[in-house]
Formats: sequence, structure tokens, C-alpha cells
Amino acid sequence: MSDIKKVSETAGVSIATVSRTFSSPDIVSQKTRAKVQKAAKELGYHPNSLARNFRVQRSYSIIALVPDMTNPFFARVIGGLEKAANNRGYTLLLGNTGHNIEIEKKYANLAQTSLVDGIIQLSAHYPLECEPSLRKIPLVNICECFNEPNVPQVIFDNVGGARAIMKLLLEKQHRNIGIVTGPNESPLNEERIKGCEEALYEYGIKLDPDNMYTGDFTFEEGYRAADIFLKRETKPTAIFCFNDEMAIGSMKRIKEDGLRVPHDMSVAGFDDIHFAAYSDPPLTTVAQPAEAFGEPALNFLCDQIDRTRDNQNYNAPERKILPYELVIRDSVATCAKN
Amino acid sequence: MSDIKKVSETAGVSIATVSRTFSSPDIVSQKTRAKVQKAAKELGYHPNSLARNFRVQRSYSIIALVPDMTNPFFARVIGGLEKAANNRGYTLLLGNTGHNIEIEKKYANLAQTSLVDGIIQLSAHYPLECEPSLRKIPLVNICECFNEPNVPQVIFDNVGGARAIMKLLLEKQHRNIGIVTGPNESPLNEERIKGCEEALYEYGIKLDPDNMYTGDFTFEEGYRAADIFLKRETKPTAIFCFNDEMAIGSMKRIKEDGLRVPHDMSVAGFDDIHFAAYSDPPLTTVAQPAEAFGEPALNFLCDQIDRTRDNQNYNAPERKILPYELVIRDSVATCAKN
DNA sequence: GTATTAGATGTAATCGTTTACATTTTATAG
DNA sequence: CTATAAAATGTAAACGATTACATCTAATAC
Repeated sequence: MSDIKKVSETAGVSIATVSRTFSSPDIVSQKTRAKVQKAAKELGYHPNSLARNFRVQRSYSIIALVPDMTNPFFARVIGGLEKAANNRGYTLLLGNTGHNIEIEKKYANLAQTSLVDGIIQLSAHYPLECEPSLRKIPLVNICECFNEPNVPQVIFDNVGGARAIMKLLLEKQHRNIGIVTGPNESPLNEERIKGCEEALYEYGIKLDPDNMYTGDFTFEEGYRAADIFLKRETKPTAIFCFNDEMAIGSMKRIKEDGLRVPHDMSVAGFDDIHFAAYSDPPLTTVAQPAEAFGEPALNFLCDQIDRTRDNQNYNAPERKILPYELVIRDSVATCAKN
Repeated sequence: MSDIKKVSETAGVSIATVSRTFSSPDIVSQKTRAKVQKAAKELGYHPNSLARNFRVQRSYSIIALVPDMTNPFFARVIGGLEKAANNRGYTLLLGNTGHNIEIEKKYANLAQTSLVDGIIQLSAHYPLECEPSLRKIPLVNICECFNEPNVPQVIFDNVGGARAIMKLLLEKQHRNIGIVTGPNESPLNEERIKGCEEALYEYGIKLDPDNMYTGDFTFEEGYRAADIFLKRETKPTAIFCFNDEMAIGSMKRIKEDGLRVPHDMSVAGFDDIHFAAYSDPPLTTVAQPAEAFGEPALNFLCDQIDRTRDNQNYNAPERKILPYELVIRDSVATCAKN
């Protein structure tokens, strides 16, 4: 590989000029710029980013800590992040943590060794092991959020979404609704439960813990939840799953009993994954604007990165809430029993 | 941020010793190592990877150029790549190209600026724009491959997989089989077509172009293909789609006509995405060992990286073929017509 | 014409490590 | 105990760019 020096020699200018024609072309004259570019082309020269990043002490890359890339929802979120990152001249690294806290630390460590300029955490816990006092690494939390001062969040309106779809079920006369939640710990889960409560409250109904099954967002758990509900003396007339995968799993189980969705039992999901339009029947669900996390997340993160470099003290923590959208397809019908 | 010098001062050793306790701890004595680690901890020191990578002239990261991360099959491939990369101390960057050749070039350019040590290309064309003579960048091609000398490939046994599932259909007495292919240009597509031909040949049947529909691997195109086949005077008794998404799209369309899968029409897919077990009916398909691409891909790539650094001339190009596996579920039945 | 200024280029220090080589310390053999 | 080898540590030169500052050139004003 040829370096800046070789180019400067064959172009007959100083290395500073070569550097400038690549990093701030506007301040070098037309004529010299042409000379340098010609020489660079001849020699097959490309500025060495390793050297550049080292010199300016930033990597122009950020990492997203994603619990499960295989999850279609996260895949969409990542798409949005990537686009937003590229718009700002950052490259996006992905850390697939598999919910494993050790792997997550390993990735977060890239920030401490200056390999990435900031972190976007998609799970609900603080990813760095260092003391709070040393927490100087730009970080934003999206999707599922922990509550830590100074960490900006961009979250989805989970309570609104859950409330809306629950109200839809209630409007369709369902009164015995099975709810398949995610794992207990997650705030996201609590918010969706809160949304359910609010909707039920409007109809004068209390949330019945017996009607709740704690799943884990997989097909398999949706299947299992339906299995349990179906074995009850008084089956629910509708099942609301906290994500689409579980809803599809539930439908599979329901259909195995010869029951029809939605005529015999309604099913609602959450997320609106691509597949939701192709399940049988197509799933009624609430759409999260997965791609929309990108822009605000990068706004927050770039702000922090710039502030950190300028040694400014941080502003008040910020938070952006993304709106939901109800997607009505064919898996919910008016309750037959009433 | 504290640097190596500060640590060396507070530990009372030279910077070389500090460097060594982090990069090759075995060659520094127990006692000094402890001193250094203590000092580092006190100061919150983490070695600056930017500096390190610059010094050793490698980034320990590689990039995978993936056409569509949202595609569940690629998501699995990426998972396997990531694991293999991590095992070798590399971090995996992802470039989501969206089939866009400009974006792809942009990502590939990271290699020319030394930001990544190598490239794993998941599509069937050469990603670098430089002259063949300058092609010194470690590169391996997986999944869908172009044929370029000196670029190792790891591919899936597409002809074997297609032949096997086609033979299954033929064994079940199907003689009029609709085939939904991917876009024409791709080698992968040609291979699967070849597999179909081979199976048909064994039964003395010629591949009939009229029974082929050129799709694009989306649900929507599968749906459209089935729509066309269903409108024929003599409908096929089975449809074989070159991926699961299209198969699921086909099933949706077939069921809309009140036809049952597989009793009235059989459907077979390709890939065995997670969803294939949860479609209605569960899909008979051929499993590609998506995660298995990772290991051989990284073997090839690391070989190249090391050879390039040692200035060795390249070996003969290599190629690894991954075996298929038939996954028999409920979407294929014996042909009713015969 | 000269004085003044803006624009273009050059010089050289610097970023934080690694590592070849030199030196010192420690262990082993006699 | 000394001689020798091995192990541990130190010294200092890289790696390839950026950039503050100095210098030179060209443009403008008078």
C-alpha cells in the first residue's frame, strides 16, 4: 500500500497538502488538487483510516447492542439505525448479545477501548461495568429501556398500543381475554400490562392474573400459552399476545383443536412483523415504527459524542416517544358468545 | 482518559511493560503484572484500540456485505459468521447493502482504507471497483457466488437440495409441478433449476418453461405465482418455491381459493426459516445449514489475511460445499389426481 | 509603485501504542 | 563463589495521518 508520503512525492507537494485534498478539499487550490488526485490514482492510494481515526481520536463508528438479530423486529430497528448512522457519516457495528450479559460487556468494552464512539443499547439494562462516576461513554437506550439518569431514551408508546388493541377486543364484546405477556422483568412488558389495565378499567373490568400467561416472545411460548388457555373450563374468547410470533404460535395451537380464528377465538398480536400479513388468518396487531428509532437515537447519540469531545457537561436527559398504529386484519372478530 | 504513560508512571515501570501486561501478559512477571494491573484499575485505564490497531496495521474486524438483513435466512448466516469471527478475535461489521451496488461499494471501501481486514460477500458479484491487478484485499464469497479466480467460496449444495425435494414430489406421484424460481441472474437460481432438471430427468420428464414462474424471493411474488398457476386450465398439483417466503405466499393464495394444502395442492419450500414450522400447514422444505457458513468462511478469510500480511502469493482458490437436509412436514401429500 | 491581507502551501509536532534491540535481573550449573 | 543462560524490563523508533503555526504567493487597495 502506498502512503501519503509517496503521493506527496510523486505529486510534488507536501504531505499536508495531500492530507488536505482528501479531508478538506475546499482549502486547496484547483490546480494542486488535480495534481494530487492524479498521483493518488496512479499509486492506488486510499487514505488509511486506521491512522486517521487514531490521529483524530475517534472511530466514526458506533455499536448497537441487540439481544437477538434474528428477531424480525430488531432487524427492522437495525435497518433504521444503519440508515441514520450512515447519514451522519458513522458506520454501525452490531453486537449480537443473545441476551448474554457477558457478551454484551465484551461489546460494550469496544467503547472503552475507543474502538467505537458510542453505544446504542436495545435492552433494559446498563451495559457498562464501570463505576457510575466514570460513565463518560456516549450511550442511548432504545426499544426496551432501563431508567438511569443521563441516558436518553427513545421508546415506543407501549401503553398506548396495548390499550388500543385491548379496547378493540373489548369493543368487539370480548370480556374473557387471555393475555400472553413477555418476561416479567422488562419495563416494556410492564407498560403493555399497564395499557391492558387502562383499557379494561374503562370497561369496569379488573385485570385477572389468572388470564395472564408469562411467555418469552417465541413462537413456542405462544403455542404453549394457547394450549393452557384451551384446556380451561371457561376458555377465553380472545387472546392478546405481546408480540406477533407468540400470536402466530397461539393460532397454530388453536387451529389444532379444530377451532377457527377468528370465528371461534380471536387473536391479536403486537409489532406487525412482515410475516403478520401472511399468517393464516392475517394478524390484527399494532405496528411499531421500528425503523423510526434510528433518527432520534442518532440525534441523541451524536449530541452526546459532540458534547463529550467538547468537554461540556451533559444536558438534562431526554426521551422521545414513538407513536403506535393499529393494523386491523382478520384475526379478530366480534365475540360469538354474546 | 488516562494513557499508557500515566499507568507506567504510577506503576513505576516502563510503558513497554505496561503494553506487555495487556497484550502478552505471559512474558511479564507475576509481580510487575500485579502492579500494573492495580495502577490501571486505579486510573480506569483501557488500552486504546485505535492506537493499537494503527500500530499493528490491522483492525481485527471484517465486514459482511449482506443484501438484506431483514431476510431471516441471512440473519442466521450472520449469526454463524459472528460466532466464527469472535472465536478468532475478530469483530464482525455488517453492511446492509439492500442490493444497491453503490452502498455496497461504500462498504467495501472500508477495506481499502484499512478499516476492515477483509470482506465476506454474500451476493454474486465482485464488490470492489479497483483493477484486477490491485485486488489484494482478502475476500471470500458465500451463499450466492460469482465465479472469479482467487476468490474462495463457501456454497450450499443447491442442486442437491433442489433435486431431493423435487424427487420427493415426483415420488408422491406429482407430474405437473409448478416451479417458482428466484431472479434469473443468480447462480443460486441456476443451480436449483439444474437440480429440478436432474430429478425430472430421472423420471423421464423434461423441464417445461411454462411451469416456471420467475419470482424474487418475497411473500408477494409467491402469492402472485400461485395466482397465475391457479388460473390455468390444468393447474399444477404441486408448487415448489425456491424459498420459504414464496412458499408461504403461495399457500396463502391457494387457501384463498378454498383449496387445501396439501390435499388439493402440495407446496414445498427451500431454506427452512424459523417460520416454516409455524405456517399453516407446516412447510416441507430443505434446510440450509445457514449458521454453518461461518466457520469455513472465516477459515478462508483468515488464511487470506495472514497470507497477505506475510506477502505470500495466494494458493489455489478454494471452495466448500455445505450439505442440505430434507425437512418433511405437512405441506406435501401424495397427488390426489392419480 | 508599496502596504496589507487573504489564500495556499509547507514544516514539524503529535496522537498511544507495539516491538526490535539493548540492558538488567534472576536462575542454574559448575 | 563465578560464569552462563534465560527471563524480565527498559529505550526509542516506528506506524500514517492531522493540524497549529510559519511561510510564501497572489490579490487588492491605496
